[in-house]
Amino acid sequence: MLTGVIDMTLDERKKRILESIIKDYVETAEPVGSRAIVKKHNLRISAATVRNEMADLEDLGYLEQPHTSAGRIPSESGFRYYVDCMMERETLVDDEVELLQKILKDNLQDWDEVIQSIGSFLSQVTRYTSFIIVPTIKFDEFKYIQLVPVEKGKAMVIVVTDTGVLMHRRIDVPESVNSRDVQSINEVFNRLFAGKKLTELRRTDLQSLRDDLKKRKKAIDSMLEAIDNLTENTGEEKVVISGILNMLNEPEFKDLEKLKKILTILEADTALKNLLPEASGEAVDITIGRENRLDEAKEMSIVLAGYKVFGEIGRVGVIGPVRMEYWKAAGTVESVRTIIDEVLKKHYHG
Amino acid sequence: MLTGVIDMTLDERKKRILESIIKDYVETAEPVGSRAIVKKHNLRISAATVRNEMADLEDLGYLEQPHTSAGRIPSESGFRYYVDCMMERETLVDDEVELLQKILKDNLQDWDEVIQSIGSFLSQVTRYTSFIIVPTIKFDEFKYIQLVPVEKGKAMVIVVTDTGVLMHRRIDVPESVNSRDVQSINEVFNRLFAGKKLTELRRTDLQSLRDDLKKRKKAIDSMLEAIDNLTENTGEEKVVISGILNMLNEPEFKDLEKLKKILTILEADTALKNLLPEASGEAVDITIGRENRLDEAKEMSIVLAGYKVFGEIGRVGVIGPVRMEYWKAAGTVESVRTIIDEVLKKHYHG
DNA sequence: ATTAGCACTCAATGAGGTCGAGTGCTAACA
DNA sequence: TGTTAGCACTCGACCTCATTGAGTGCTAAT
Repeated sequence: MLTGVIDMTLDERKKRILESIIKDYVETAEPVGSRAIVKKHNLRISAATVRNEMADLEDLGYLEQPHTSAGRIPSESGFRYYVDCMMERETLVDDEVELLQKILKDNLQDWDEVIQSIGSFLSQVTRYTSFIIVPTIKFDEFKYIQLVPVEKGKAMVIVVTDTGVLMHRRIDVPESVNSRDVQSINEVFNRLFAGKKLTELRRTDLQSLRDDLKKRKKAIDSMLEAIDNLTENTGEEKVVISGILNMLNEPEFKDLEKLKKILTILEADTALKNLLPEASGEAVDITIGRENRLDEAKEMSIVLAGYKVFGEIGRVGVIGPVRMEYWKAAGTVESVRTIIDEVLKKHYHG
Repeated sequence: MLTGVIDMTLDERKKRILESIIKDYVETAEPVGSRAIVKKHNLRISAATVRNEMADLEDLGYLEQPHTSAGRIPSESGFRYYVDCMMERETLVDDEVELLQKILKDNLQDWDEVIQSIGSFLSQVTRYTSFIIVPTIKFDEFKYIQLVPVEKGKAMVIVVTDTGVLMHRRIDVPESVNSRDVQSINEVFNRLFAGKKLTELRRTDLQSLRDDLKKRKKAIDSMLEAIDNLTENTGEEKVVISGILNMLNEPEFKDLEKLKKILTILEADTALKNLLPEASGEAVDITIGRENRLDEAKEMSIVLAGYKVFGEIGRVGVIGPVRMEYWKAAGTVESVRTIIDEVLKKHYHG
């Protein structure tokens, strides 16, 4: 029976025992027995005492027993309690920080590379599967627009925004359009759009533009369509996943059916985006097992943080089994987020 | 005993039996017994006769027995014989062809999208894992070079080649460089490079260029470095893989260790490129089991064909278990290759 | 050459039996 | 009152052994 009063704060000994069980279980993936604990963590009490405490912890819902004659494993509430009330994050060591910073600096010219590198770094350090959601960068202004003829009847529209994003589309142009036409089209477009807000562009009186350049109507139409297309397409967040293989090492996913569920989620960008909680500012957010929205992910845990790019919030984190090294994962994700923010601020915001 | 003479060409009845065994085995993944065959494919002979023939086929090395009291399964030589001497490719039906063509047309503006779509189409139709290797396009000529200032001290170098490839790099420029400088730099670069072969560029007398524009030396150096960088980086073929999940459905990979091996290969671009045979012109190439170079892929089969882009050869195909529907895979890969070639020719070569 | 018949083989399946880690309870102890 | 030793009990893991049945190879008849 309980002591009558339900105490949210556990006494030190219970905490110590809960922690021991969590550490052992996370390491071995096996139920933990009373004797094993006393030995390994050399607590100065007997196994019988531990058993009593364990019974209490079970009543509180922090532990559970797979079957009568097995040891205890932490319940999801157990992990939750640990994460909320006891855990200390294990941030990256200096070497790792340096390594990451170096990786980033080496790839700074190419934004895609940066993301990839961070992802694979994160998954390597944590040994879980990492994900990075790159937010839609809602650029405000066109910086630069250019039509480049590529071959007969084909051209490429290049748009650069003030946030340094480059987009392109191939379009068809009438073969009659010559290089002088192209040049004047470019001039017109740049004069018209450069520095304009996206929202303004949408209201731009396209009609007048068409009238203005009736002769090259066809080419201009294509170009406008392409630009429209480009600006629409930025609606999609990009998802980068790394270290899926790490999943296979977790004993909880030796069951092919479970594995398939997980991989299915990871393969479908939309499902994953749906699963991940919103990044709420700075904090590292931890979602444990059944706390997850998707049924298919009820046996997974997610550790995630938000980072800022050009005013938008992106998400970065890891996903793994409920039996996760939360201390390491949370610390690493936090460090990585900080470093991303720093690097971005320094190199992309001027 | 054999008939004495070793005949490479099997008689009709043996062929029929071999084929039946292959079809059944591919479908069920279970050893096939003599009775089952007679029934299912209603051959007009008795099980005992089939048994005799099967014994012969085993002596020839085309069948093997997991253990005495099991049925037979095709050996790798068996599959090889079937593929070489008997198989008829099952090409895409019209609906599928149309679907693919539609998918391609919808995504034509973006080369990356095209590749992705083809990959996922291929893996969906075959139910195996598909791969596409996009070759290095060794562009010959610079079409267009542009330096676009993005924010203070930062700019973007954009290069378009005559093959319609767009590349970019972010670079640092001294803050003193103003928009007039940028314009004149652009003019110089375009005058100098446009239409130049890559090889020529490397020999271009950069010294004179520098002298010419001493004042903007810093910016120009950065730009040259970026361009150099870009042209070097094209050394990497791109690898796109799709439908990895299909692997999980194959009973031969229910063993986690095997699965891990395969996924490891698929995750490492270099390993995969190494594994895949060179695409030899037009033909569909089939590699069965131990014919593969990598030890880790001795239980896999690969069906692959080459396609041409701008004179370079790319590779497209599927990878799956030795127990593969070669007829379907080969036919599909062939169809897809043809369609890629057509679409590329029509839309990218002018 | 083909086939029916039959003895033989061997993986798969399931039923007992043993083992041991781990528990819960009770009674003794500080 | 909290802690501990002792002990009976539980139950999954593992081993063994017998049964089953699909499938074979061989032999003798057609």
